[in-house]
Amino acid sequence: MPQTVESLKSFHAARAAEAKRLYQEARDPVESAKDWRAELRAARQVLARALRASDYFADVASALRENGGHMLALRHVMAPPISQDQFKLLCPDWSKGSENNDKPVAPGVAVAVAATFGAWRDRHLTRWLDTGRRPTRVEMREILLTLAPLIANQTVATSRRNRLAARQEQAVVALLERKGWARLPSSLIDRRAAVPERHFMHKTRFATATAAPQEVDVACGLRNTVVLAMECKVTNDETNSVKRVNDVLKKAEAWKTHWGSFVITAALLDGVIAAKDVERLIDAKVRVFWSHDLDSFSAWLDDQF
DNA sequence: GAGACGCGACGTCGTTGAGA
DNA sequence: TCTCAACGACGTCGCGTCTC
Repeated sequence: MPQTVESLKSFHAARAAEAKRLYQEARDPVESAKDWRAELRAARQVLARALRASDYFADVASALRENGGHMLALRHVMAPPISQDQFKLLCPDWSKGSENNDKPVAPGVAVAVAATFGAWRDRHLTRWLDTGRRPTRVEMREILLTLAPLIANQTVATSRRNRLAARQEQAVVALLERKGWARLPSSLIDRRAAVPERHFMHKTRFATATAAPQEVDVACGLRNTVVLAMECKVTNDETNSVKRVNDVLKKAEAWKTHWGSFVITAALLDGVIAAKDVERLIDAKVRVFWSHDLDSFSAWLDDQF
């Protein structure tokens, strides 16, 4: 690893370029299109199930009493489609847990949700409800073709967020376990020696002096009660790398204030990150590592003992 | 003056820990 | 045990400023 700040910046600029190249190479239009078609199919099924369970939206309360998961479809039938948090503002008794976990909605709440849905549903897309008839084939086709892409767009973005972050963090955990480090259950790190040498915690909380404890992705116990606080960051464009690096700097500052030399903050980076943002990390004395070069992280850890 | 850039504000979703 | 507010992660938008 280079020693001077300038050589370090140059070193990591090359790593950033490599990470960007790998990100671009990994993009595959054929596979992406295949995944998208699968998400669209799944979204159409979500809509179809909600339509059947609710007697084509005529009896939303009954559908929800059976399975709160139908809210995913119902929220997208509203004009405009609405998020879970926004729906809760309209209908405070409803909880998003019932949607996320496919749990039955209590009868009273189901009635309230149905009333909110009735007030906010897209009148054109659900026009059969106004005349008390069943939807025609054309109307069914219209609702599936119109709303499935909206639902699929959300689910694709959500699964991508979770998949990328999980993949990056799991790679670090796997590396540490291969090296014989012992994993500890997550708990608040609020005293020195809370993470013994060659032990680590995944997704745990790390005390700060001023603010509430801040979550750290991986905390590694080094020599002399020093803790390596590793933040894992995936970003897919340079606009966003500004924000992700700001996240790291904010935490690094909070930890440094509280722990001084007993904490080393590190950032494990992946994807598209502007070189200038990597430089900001280096200037703030945050150790920088790369997901495509975990060997460097491994070697750095070995050097600490 | 147009385009690039920087960045704050805000949105969505999943997870978690405190409290009922 | 369950609920839900709080929080973290990531993405997008729009506006002010800068640069050519």
